[in-house]
Amino acid sequence: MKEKELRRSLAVLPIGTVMKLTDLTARQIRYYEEQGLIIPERNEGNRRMYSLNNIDKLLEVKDYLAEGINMAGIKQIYAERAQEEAKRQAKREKSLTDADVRRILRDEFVAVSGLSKQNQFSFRNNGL
DNA sequence: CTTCTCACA
DNA sequence: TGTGAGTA
Repeated sequence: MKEKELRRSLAVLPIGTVMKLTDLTARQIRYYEEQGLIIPERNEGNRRMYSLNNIDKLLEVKDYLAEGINMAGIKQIYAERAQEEAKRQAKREKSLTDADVRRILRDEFVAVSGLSKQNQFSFRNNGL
Protein backbone atom coordinates (compact mmCIF):
# COMPACT_ATOMS: atom_id res chain seq x y z
CA MET A 1 0.00 0.00 0.00
CA LYS A 2 3.05 2.24 0.08
CA GLU A 3 4.84 1.08 -3.05
CA LYS A 4 1.85 2.30 -4.99
CA GLU A 5 2.02 5.78 -3.50
CA LEU A 6 5.70 5.91 -4.34
CA ARG A 7 4.97 5.29 -8.00
CA ARG A 8 2.29 7.97 -8.04
CA SER A 9 4.88 10.41 -6.78
CA LEU A 10 7.40 9.64 -9.50
CA ALA A 11 7.80 12.65 -11.77
CA VAL A 12 8.08 11.21 -15.26
CA LEU A 13 5.67 13.24 -17.37
CA PRO A 14 6.75 16.22 -19.51
CA ILE A 15 4.45 19.22 -19.67
CA GLY A 16 3.23 18.23 -23.12
CA THR A 17 1.72 15.02 -21.76
CA VAL A 18 0.23 16.87 -18.82
CA MET A 19 -1.43 19.29 -21.19
CA LYS A 20 -3.19 16.45 -23.00
CA LEU A 21 -4.14 14.67 -19.77
CA THR A 22 -5.54 17.75 -18.06
CA ASP A 23 -6.68 19.78 -21.05
CA LEU A 24 -4.87 22.79 -19.57
CA THR A 25 -2.48 25.06 -21.49
CA ALA A 26 1.23 25.13 -20.65
CA ARG A 27 0.70 28.71 -19.53
CA GLN A 28 -1.91 27.66 -16.98
CA ILE A 29 0.08 24.70 -15.71
CA ARG A 30 3.13 26.91 -15.13
CA TYR A 31 0.99 29.59 -13.56
CA TYR A 32 -0.50 27.17 -11.02
CA GLU A 33 3.02 26.15 -10.15
CA GLU A 34 3.91 29.80 -9.69
CA GLN A 35 0.99 29.99 -7.27
CA GLY A 36 2.43 27.09 -5.29
CA LEU A 37 -0.42 24.67 -6.05
CA ILE A 38 1.96 22.07 -7.50
CA ILE A 39 5.70 21.64 -7.39
CA PRO A 40 6.94 19.60 -10.38
CA GLU A 41 10.52 18.41 -10.44
CA ARG A 42 13.08 19.45 -13.04
CA ASN A 43 15.18 17.14 -15.16
CA GLU A 44 18.78 17.69 -16.27
CA GLY A 45 17.65 20.10 -18.95
CA ASN A 46 15.54 22.26 -16.62
CA ARG A 47 12.41 20.71 -18.07
CA ARG A 48 9.46 20.30 -15.70
CA MET A 49 8.59 16.68 -14.90
CA TYR A 50 5.19 15.84 -13.39
CA SER A 51 3.92 12.88 -11.35
CA LEU A 52 0.49 11.26 -11.36
CA ASN A 53 -0.22 13.04 -8.11
CA ASN A 54 0.56 16.32 -9.86
CA ILE A 55 -1.97 15.38 -12.55
CA ASP A 56 -4.63 14.67 -9.94
CA LYS A 57 -4.04 17.96 -8.23
CA LEU A 58 -4.16 19.88 -11.48
CA LEU A 59 -7.47 18.23 -12.34
CA GLU A 60 -8.70 19.10 -8.87
CA VAL A 61 -7.65 22.72 -9.32
CA LYS A 62 -9.33 22.73 -12.69
CA ASP A 63 -12.59 21.59 -11.10
CA TYR A 64 -12.45 24.21 -8.36
CA LEU A 65 -11.85 26.86 -10.99
CA ALA A 66 -14.81 25.56 -12.99
CA GLU A 67 -16.92 25.89 -9.85
CA GLY A 68 -16.08 29.55 -9.78
CA ILE A 69 -13.45 29.44 -7.02
CA ASN A 70 -10.51 31.79 -7.53
CA MET A 71 -6.81 31.25 -6.80
CA ALA A 72 -7.08 32.75 -3.32
CA GLY A 73 -9.96 30.42 -2.49
CA ILE A 74 -8.13 27.36 -3.76
CA LYS A 75 -5.05 28.27 -1.78
CA GLN A 76 -7.16 28.53 1.35
CA ILE A 77 -8.67 25.12 0.75
CA TYR A 78 -5.23 23.54 0.54
CA ALA A 79 -4.02 25.59 3.49
CA GLU A 80 -6.83 24.23 5.66
CA ARG A 81 -6.20 20.74 4.35
CA ALA A 82 -2.54 21.06 5.35
CA GLN A 83 -3.44 22.22 8.86
CA GLU A 84 -5.70 19.23 9.41
CA GLU A 85 -2.94 16.91 8.28
CA ALA A 86 -0.64 18.62 10.74
CA LYS A 87 -3.08 17.91 13.54
CA ARG A 88 -3.33 14.24 12.62
CA GLN A 89 0.43 14.10 12.60
CA ALA A 90 0.59 15.69 16.03
CA LYS A 91 -1.94 13.19 17.37
CA ARG A 92 0.11 10.25 16.14
CA GLU A 93 3.17 11.59 17.85
CA LYS A 94 1.17 12.14 21.03
CA SER A 95 -0.13 8.58 21.10
CA LEU A 96 3.38 7.29 20.56
CA THR A 97 4.69 9.25 23.51
CA ASP A 98 1.81 7.94 25.61
CA ALA A 99 3.27 4.47 25.11
CA ASP A 100 6.62 5.79 26.21
CA VAL A 101 5.11 7.39 29.28
CA ARG A 102 4.70 3.96 30.86
CA ARG A 103 8.34 3.14 30.33
CA ILE A 104 9.36 6.49 31.75
CA LEU A 105 7.06 6.04 34.72
CA ARG A 106 8.38 2.55 35.36
CA ASP A 107 12.02 3.68 35.20
CA GLU A 108 11.17 6.52 37.54
CA PHE A 109 9.61 4.13 39.99
CA VAL A 110 12.62 1.85 39.86
CA ALA A 111 14.92 4.77 40.55
CA VAL A 112 12.87 6.16 43.45
CA SER A 113 12.27 2.78 45.08
CA GLY A 114 15.90 1.82 44.63
CA LEU A 115 15.03 -1.50 43.03
CA SER A 116 17.16 -2.81 40.19
CA LYS A 117 15.43 -4.68 37.39
CA GLN A 118 17.05 -7.87 38.58
CA ASN A 119 15.65 -7.33 42.06
CA GLN A 120 12.19 -6.73 40.66
CA PHE A 121 12.48 -10.09 38.99
CA SER A 122 13.47 -11.88 42.19
CA PHE A 123 10.68 -10.14 44.08
CA ARG A 124 8.17 -11.49 41.65
CA ASN A 125 9.55 -14.97 42.04
CA ASN A 126 9.02 -14.65 45.75
CA GLY A 127 5.41 -13.71 45.29
CA LEU A 128 5.96 -10.04 46.05
C1' DC B 1 10.52 19.16 -32.42
C1' DT B 2 9.49 20.39 -27.28
C1' DT B 3 10.06 23.28 -23.41
C1' DC B 4 11.93 27.46 -20.95
C1' DT B 5 11.84 32.42 -19.56
C1' DC B 6 10.47 36.92 -20.38
C1' DA B 7 7.72 40.48 -22.08
C1' DC B 8 3.53 43.00 -24.10
C1' DA B 9 2.05 46.58 -31.22
C1' DT C 1 -4.48 34.12 -19.79
C1' DG C 2 -2.69 34.37 -24.75
C1' DT C 3 1.21 34.67 -27.61
C1' DG C 4 5.62 35.62 -29.87
C1' DA C 5 10.75 35.93 -29.31
C1' DG C 6 15.09 33.73 -28.72
C1' DT C 7 17.20 29.59 -26.22
C1' DA C 8 18.64 25.12 -24.74
